[in-house]
Amino acid sequence: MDAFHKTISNVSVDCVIFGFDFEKLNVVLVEREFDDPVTGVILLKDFTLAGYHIFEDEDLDNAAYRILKDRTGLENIYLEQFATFGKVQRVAKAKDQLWLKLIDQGFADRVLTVGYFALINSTNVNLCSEKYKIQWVPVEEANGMELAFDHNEILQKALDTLRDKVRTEPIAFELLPELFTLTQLQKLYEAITGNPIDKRNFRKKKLQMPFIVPMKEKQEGVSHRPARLFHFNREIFDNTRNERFGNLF
Amino acid sequence: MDAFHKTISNVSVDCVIFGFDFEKLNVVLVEREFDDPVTGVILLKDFTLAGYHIFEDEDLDNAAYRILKDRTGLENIYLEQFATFGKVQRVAKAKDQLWLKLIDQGFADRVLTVGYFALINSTNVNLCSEKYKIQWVPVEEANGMELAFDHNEILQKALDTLRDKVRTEPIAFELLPELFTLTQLQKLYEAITGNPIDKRNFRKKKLQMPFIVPMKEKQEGVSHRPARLFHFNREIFDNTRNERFGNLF
DNA sequence: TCAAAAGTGTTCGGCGTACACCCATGA
DNA sequence: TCATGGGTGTACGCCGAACACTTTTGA
Repeated sequence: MDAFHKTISNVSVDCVIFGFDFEKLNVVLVEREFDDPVTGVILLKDFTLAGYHIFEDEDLDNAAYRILKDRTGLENIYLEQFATFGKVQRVAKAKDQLWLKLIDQGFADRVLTVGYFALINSTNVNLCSEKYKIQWVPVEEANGMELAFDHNEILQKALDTLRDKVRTEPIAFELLPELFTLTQLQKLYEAITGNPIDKRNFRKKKLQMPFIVPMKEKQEGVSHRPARLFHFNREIFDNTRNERFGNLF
Repeated sequence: MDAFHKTISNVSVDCVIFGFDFEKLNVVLVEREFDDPVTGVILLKDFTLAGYHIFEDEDLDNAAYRILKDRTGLENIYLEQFATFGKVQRVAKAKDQLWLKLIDQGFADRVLTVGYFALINSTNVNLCSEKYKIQWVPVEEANGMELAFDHNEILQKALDTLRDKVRTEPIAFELLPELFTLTQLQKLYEAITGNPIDKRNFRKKKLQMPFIVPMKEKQEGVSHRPARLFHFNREIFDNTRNERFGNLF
């Protein structure tokens, strides 16, 4: 992967990269395919999360940032560790063993992986990579696929963590552009939690929050009444943290 | 440590073992001491969390259970992974390097550790161990000590996680005996959160919770009016989970 | 003028909070 | 009889929940 760094063979990082397209929550999956070099027959084809082994001289968090940048080209995005997966048999399925043998990169038979989730404020990111076939997949759909290794379990845990955390920490804004409408924010909370929210109550509550700042700008290019745009002011949020209790939505 | 298992040199588990003595929250610390074999001078003396390297043929969670049992003799106690610590320099302090050299067990220079916290329902556990000098230390006190490696950071993170989790999950009961008084439960919540709670409101709310079941028994051996004892019924808790919102206290 | 989403207020019930005194027991 | 913690009720304010119609814009 990188000629100047030695990888650690038994520890990896997997990033669950979430994005929101104003409709539903999506996750980045990487295609894993191996064809028979002679016959061209597909020996293996499925999907994995964005992961790789860590380097000997790199902090764990930095490994996650590196992988994220390597796959999406993005830097400075929200990233948080949520769990570590260490069952002895977690890479022991037949197809996973086959894969490890095929790529032949000297990884250990037993690998622990540390899960991180990332929140990206656009699904318009250019996911083309020379090395990887990457795509956005609706989370619901990804849950129905049989992913590589224990990546279904990792995805589920990431989702659970996101759902929990979004109640008390202002991380939802990481999934939206700088300026957003209240309806977009509402749709986002609905997509994450899976529950509908009453529009009037939602707006009433948001408008009372001093860190959700109304802008002069309005939506453009829509074929209906354009909505007012809002901005999340982190400074105000941090300064009023102690006055707040309860949920953020 | 165990002649029949090979350890993994670059991955360990550290357990933050919490206990409650009806007054304050305590944590198990293990003394780390090394004297000069010739002069008897103390070269190093401080404290660590309960940790050890994982075995090659053991699931990560099982490593935590093993360490817990090895140090306290207890099984079937509440244990939960909360974070993984993977900075390159996390074992690089001079005294830690000295220690690693002195014990000479072939551990790697760079070790990742997975943090677990355990909740024990009594501080009367026999902490005597042939191998280790172990003791309960008030959490507040432990925070003021300079622990080994990055164990202060690990302890802090464990505390933060406990404080968070105790609001929504019924884990507080893991720190109390089978039968407990409401005052004990209140003191526990106060010890964990650091905030005082109004007695009447607390009781009113608890008595409404169907899974906090009043028993016939009363406290014995106290020199004042004996309190009624209660019991946490997990089955009722699980069955009514969906009807509940808000905090557990 | 139509379609599509934006935007807006009131009522009600329940929950959290504040607060002070009598009770039961063992010493 | 005294000391110690056990045990109890009310009033008020706020917040969350339910609920339907008008407005603005582009097509």
